[in-house]
Amino acid sequence: MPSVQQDQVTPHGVIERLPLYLNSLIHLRNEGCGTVSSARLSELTEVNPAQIRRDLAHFGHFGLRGVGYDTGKLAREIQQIIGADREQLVAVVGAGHLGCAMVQYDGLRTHGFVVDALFDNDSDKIGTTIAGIVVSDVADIEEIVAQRGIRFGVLAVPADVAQAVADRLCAAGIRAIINYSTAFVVVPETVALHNTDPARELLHTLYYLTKSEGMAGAKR
Amino acid sequence: MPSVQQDQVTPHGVIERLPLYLNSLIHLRNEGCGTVSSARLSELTEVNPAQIRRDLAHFGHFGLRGVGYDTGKLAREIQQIIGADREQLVAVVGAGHLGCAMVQYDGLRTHGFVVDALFDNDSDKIGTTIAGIVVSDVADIEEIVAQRGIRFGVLAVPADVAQAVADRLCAAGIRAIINYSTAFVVVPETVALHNTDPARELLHTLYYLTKSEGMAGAKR
DNA sequence: TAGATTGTTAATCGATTAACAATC
DNA sequence: TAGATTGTTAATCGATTAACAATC
Repeated sequence: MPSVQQDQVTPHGVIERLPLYLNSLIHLRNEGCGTVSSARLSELTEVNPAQIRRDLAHFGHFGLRGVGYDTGKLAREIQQIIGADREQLVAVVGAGHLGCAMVQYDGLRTHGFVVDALFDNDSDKIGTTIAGIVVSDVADIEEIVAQRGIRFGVLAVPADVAQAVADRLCAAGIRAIINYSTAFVVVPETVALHNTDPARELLHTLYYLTKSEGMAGAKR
Repeated sequence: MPSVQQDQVTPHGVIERLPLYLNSLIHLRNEGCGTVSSARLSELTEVNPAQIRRDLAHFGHFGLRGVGYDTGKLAREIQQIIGADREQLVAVVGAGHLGCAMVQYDGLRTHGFVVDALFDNDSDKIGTTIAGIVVSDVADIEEIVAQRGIRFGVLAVPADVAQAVADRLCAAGIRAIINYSTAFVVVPETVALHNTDPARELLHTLYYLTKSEGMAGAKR
């Protein structure tokens, strides 16, 4: 069947910028700012105004010529495009500092992510409550994740157990995994894996720092 | 002197991929793998092999035709390009769960980042030791950061104090700030600011999840 | 209406890829 | 030497931007 899979493939870069716009729009809306122009949004996001308009045009006509965009309305539109217009259940594995930080993080709640389960293998932690969530045994991952229909998993465990935990999450039918460990994790193609290494961001920034300092010493 | 400032501006995308290569190279080296081809590196990083070779060509000739790249040697080369070939001091502000997670995170140490100072405003925490680091008073940020020549700052504080802390770090002469709070922080142009919102990564992944599920149900 | 800002086109720019000669 | 893989070219592809007509 040669039917169109999706009216044009939406460029990857556009998808990466949508959450950026959304953040600014929510920020503006909360500040009581009802409308915003692409020029103003450009200042906040450091994305070219023409590109913002072009990105949004991929999905429809959300602005009003001569006026701009309604912050609340556009925020909701973007949320709908992303799928962030309803609650998304998240399971965090690892009740160490990172895991606890994720559970308490207010930025997740803002975007509809609800940490619904927290797992650990430490019997001292299992059964205790952290930020309103009871810590469950990692042995129960399959059961709990499948039962509650949790779709997002966050790996906040030591590198040496990351793969084993990932396997369990996948077996339980999880759809996406955010890996905060330094381990190389392999998952089936049906599961989206996102590795987020804090060091990578520091290294990235370091390059520009090194370059600018190297040039400061040079003649030009 | 009409010397080359830097032979062409190195594309941003190249810089983003260097840490990715570096991670894989260190991984391979630690596994006892002495050489690697661009084809193999492509499997690990999901970057096209031709692009890997092209990216590296921006900085020199690191491979051996018919053989591949020496993992250890190339890792060191990339570290030198980035500036990660020597220790980089980091100050973490906020000794909550996230701050503690950063201090303990082994991925930073791997890349030469050394958390050298940890600040908090809680008098109960000030003076205590976390993972070998004494918690200092946020009031002493300027003094300590300037004195030790710390160049990287990590904001692991609540959103409402993020800007105030950032101002202090900038006043102390910090060169780069990684912002983990949900606050919109403004810094002078001389300081590199990197916002890392965990929600953004989740939202990004959510889009593809939503799309694939929407298509599974739809006729086309 | 006059001013402002979107949606969209057309031009530019840069990144990606395939292919292959160079060479280990 | 034969096989393998780099470094690099040339072609493609896609993203970015400037500009402007449409229109609120």
